[in-house]
Amino acid sequence: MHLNGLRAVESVARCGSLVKAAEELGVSASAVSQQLGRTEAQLGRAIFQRTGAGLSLTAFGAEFCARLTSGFQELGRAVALAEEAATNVLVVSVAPAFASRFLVPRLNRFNQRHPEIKLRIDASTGLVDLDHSDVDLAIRMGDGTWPGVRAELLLAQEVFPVCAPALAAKLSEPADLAHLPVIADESTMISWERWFEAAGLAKPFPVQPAGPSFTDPILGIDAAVAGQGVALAWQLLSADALADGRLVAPFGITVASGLGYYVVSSKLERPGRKVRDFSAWLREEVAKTMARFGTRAK
Amino acid sequence: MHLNGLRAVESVARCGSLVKAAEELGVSASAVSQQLGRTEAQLGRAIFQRTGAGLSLTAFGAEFCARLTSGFQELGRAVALAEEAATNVLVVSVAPAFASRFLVPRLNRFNQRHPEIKLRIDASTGLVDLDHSDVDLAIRMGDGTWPGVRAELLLAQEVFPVCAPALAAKLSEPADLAHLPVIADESTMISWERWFEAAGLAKPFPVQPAGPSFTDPILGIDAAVAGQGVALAWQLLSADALADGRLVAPFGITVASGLGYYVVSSKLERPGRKVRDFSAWLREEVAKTMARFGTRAK
DNA sequence: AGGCGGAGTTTAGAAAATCTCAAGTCAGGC
DNA sequence: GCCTGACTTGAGATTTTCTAAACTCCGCCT
Repeated sequence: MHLNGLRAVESVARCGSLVKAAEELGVSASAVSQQLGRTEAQLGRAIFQRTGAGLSLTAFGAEFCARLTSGFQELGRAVALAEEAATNVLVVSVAPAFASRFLVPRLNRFNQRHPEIKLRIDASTGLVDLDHSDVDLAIRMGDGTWPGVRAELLLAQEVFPVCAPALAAKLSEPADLAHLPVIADESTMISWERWFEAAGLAKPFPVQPAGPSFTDPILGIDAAVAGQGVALAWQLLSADALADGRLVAPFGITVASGLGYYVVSSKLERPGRKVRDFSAWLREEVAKTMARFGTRAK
Repeated sequence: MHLNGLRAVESVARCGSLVKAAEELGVSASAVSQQLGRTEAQLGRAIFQRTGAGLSLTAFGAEFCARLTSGFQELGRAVALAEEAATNVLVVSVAPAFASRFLVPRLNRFNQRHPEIKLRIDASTGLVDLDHSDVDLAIRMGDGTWPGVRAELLLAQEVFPVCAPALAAKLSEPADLAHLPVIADESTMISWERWFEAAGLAKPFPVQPAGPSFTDPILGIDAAVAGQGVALAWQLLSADALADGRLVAPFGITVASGLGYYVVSSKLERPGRKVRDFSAWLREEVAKTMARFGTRAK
């Protein structure tokens, strides 16, 4: 079916005249006339009556066009939705751990500041292709050397041991870690080795007994909160637990992991206002969190 | 907006794959891919995710396409309606008088015989342009010499005086008409003159007192039924009134008017089955009516 | 490893649809 | 009777859209 022909018919029916419809469609009256003719021929039925002084709908045409109008309105709504979404919906891709432990608890403040921006959090472990998806922004951990994207450092990742307050009583110096379960995080490139080194401990530090290990950073921190051992925590993911006392950070020795949280966006297009607004807010939240966290943890 | 692009998007979303959609649309996969790209660019938002092994809808795309599907379904229904109408609806244009006095009382028999054909009676006094309207068939009175149309004689028009039974008692021979009101029909080319001539009356026959005159043949016959005078009746329009005795036709002298009822259709296209069915039925009804009428009126 | 095949994309050229402009028709109004 | 407004028609130009073929990417199979 001739969609453009149908649109021409609909427009003429609604505008009441070929000339007005041509104006609405932004083409010449001749073009519209030809569209009409073709559509009627294809349909095998007259839609308009030629009355010498203008066009008028046939009885059949009136019913037909009523449906056309309804159909095109629906399409119009779909496109309007898309356009509204393109300007007012911000899709952010983040790792589930970051979403649940940092982003989500702070979202209500973002909504208060930017009520016009509807946020969609796409929490997935995979790395989305920013150029070929509807994701506007991603927050990712890494070394910032991803190819083909714009990556801006949000926070340099530092790590440090954390544990439940009850467990902390048994720790007065780093070497005491040898007597407590140490929780390992298999999923990241950050290992205890570097922290042992920064704390001035012997190179192959004997961790006995070996604690549990997890593939998700959240689980490691949860285990620490539950008193199952000492975990190597990341600042942002453990900030809230440290703030309300569920965790404590003994020793005060932190070590840079060499990695960081990055705000990642497509290189192909300049970031829109909504992306810039979100980035700015996010940086503020990180700064606020780090300020509070600094006084408690260091 | 790119209607064809939207259709491509909708089809891909529904079919789940570019290749299947291309098949549905009857074009190459390449064409569909380009449509998708153009539409997404125009919308400024990704609708599909490129997952290496195929396309999948983004969260936004799913909502968008749901609306598209609904819109296109509405358009599809409109077109389906049109196509059904093109095959099963028969639009007949007739004069109001003929419609009310002959056609409508007999329509139930047509519906019984052809329940699949939906009849639309367009009762208008103007002559419709069969080539440029949705009228399939017209029934018109005249001399059959209309240009550019196919006109088939349905019945040669004959005229004769009619009046209410009470009035008929005062009429034993044509000359008695001089003493009764004679009803004139201004709208037709048929005048009393020819009947007076056929009845063998003097050329300028003195009609005294002059009866009422009307511009619609129905009104003349109605006036005759009401006993207001003698009208010059047409066979088909007065047939039912003669059949049930509301009118009688004194003298039995009829005269050919030189005009006739014609079934008129467009010359441009061969009449479809529905047109032929209706024509055949109409001829039968006319024949039946004339047979009955003949026994009573002549 | 390496080759194969499915799925989607890209490119360039070809084909088709659509547009514009100009001329033509037709009816109603001054 | 001529003019004007509204639509149609026709021819050529333009734009869009399509096809075909090469290309990329990824998973799968040997």
